[in-house]
Amino acid sequence: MADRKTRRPSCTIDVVLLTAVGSQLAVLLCRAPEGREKWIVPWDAQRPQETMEGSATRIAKAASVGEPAWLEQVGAFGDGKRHPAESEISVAYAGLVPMGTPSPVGGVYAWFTLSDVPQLAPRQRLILDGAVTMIRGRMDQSPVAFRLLQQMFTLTELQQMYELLLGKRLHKASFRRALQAAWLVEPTDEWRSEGRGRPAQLYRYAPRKRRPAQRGIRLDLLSS
Amino acid sequence: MADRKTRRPSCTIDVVLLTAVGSQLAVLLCRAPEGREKWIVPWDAQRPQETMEGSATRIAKAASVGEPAWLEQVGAFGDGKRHPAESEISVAYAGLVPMGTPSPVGGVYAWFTLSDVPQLAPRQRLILDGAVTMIRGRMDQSPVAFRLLQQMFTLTELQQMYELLLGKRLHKASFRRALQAAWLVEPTDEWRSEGRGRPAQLYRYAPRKRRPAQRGIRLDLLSS
DNA sequence: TCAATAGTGTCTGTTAGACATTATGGA
DNA sequence: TCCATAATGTCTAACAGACACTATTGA
Repeated sequence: MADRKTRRPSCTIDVVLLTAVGSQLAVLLCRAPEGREKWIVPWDAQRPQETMEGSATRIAKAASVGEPAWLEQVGAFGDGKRHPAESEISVAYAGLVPMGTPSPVGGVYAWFTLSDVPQLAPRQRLILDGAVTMIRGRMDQSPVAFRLLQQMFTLTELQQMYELLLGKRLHKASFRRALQAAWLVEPTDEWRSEGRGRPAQLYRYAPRKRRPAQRGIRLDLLSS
Repeated sequence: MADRKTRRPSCTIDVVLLTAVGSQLAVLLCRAPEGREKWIVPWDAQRPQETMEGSATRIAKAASVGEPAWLEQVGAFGDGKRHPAESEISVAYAGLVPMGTPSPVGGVYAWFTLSDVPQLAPRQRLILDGAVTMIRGRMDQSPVAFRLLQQMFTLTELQQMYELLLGKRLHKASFRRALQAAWLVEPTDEWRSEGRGRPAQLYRYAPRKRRPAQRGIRLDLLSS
């Protein structure tokens, strides 16, 4: 947001950084130095010689949560909805940050769980909702759940992440069977003991090429 | 593309109109009056007081194929890739036109099957690929197949459309069972006789609310 | 009549979900 | 020891895919 004092940009890049906090998704917001709302989704104008994804990466890094583990464009937003930059349109990106990443210091940035998000400019509210919808919808095409976890994780943590994203409980044995069939993870020889109970083996994300065989067409999900 | 003579726009709206021709997808291109490529994806600058989707609808109508039966944003494209308008970015939309819609006359617009698409400006090539990928990926969330068919269709036509979009053969009995379970279509009392063979009953798209029950998580599709 | 296509019934191998059981640590 | 959690084996109902069959038209 370094260009806020320069002329009004025609297009901004807005970055919705998401992580998991407890059993909820959380978004990184930035304290607004001016304007009607107190918090904003981080944004900036695109710089010369910079790709849009490059801008998004830079904005994410400036939020001092490091480079996001995953980044993808959500789309273009505008249509007269108000934005902190008063730009005509905004190109929104969604980024994932592994849970447990140290919170940014200084109080300029802060994580808000989705149920606690303060009022935002209308366009940024749409952008946030669009980013969350996209993340939830991309789960079965991209390793979204894995990008929200640390590099090593227990299968219970992975299942809880899927439950968080899907918004429903999953069956443990079925989940693990599906995981085995999909060749997505490999066990490490480390274990983690969490309070009482048997320690859990740690796994890492290691997708393998598979036969493209799969059963069925799923028309179920279609009626929306 | 009425604004081509005005100042270079910072942002264009590009519209990828798709239909089915035989057993292939086809895209509507416009003859280019100038520039390196002979054909372009229809585009124009956004007009004042117009939403982006409004612009896309207008551009589609100008291509004289009527209002598309379905329209959705693909995303923003730019990143220095060349575009007929030399604009910084383009917001791309994908639209579906029912197959059998009379071809636009005059020779300015023409349908090209995906395997016969001529050379396009690099950004427009990316836009086209992105639109096709999005359509194929949205099949199970939007009634994409139905928007490519006339309002009334036979189940064989519907199955062929799914096969076209999925790029693989489907099993007839299973397809119909899945269709019945999904409550997506309802029979009309009309029949259509096509050459020899028993006439087929015509159906229409009529989604019904269903129980949210469905089996399984499909991690299969995940390994990319 | 034959050929061609529409539409349906039945069987079978696979698998999601349920349940039970074992394994292994902490209190 | 008891309890809590991890991990796995077994059973069953549901379903995808295969096959066969009937139905109905045109040639």
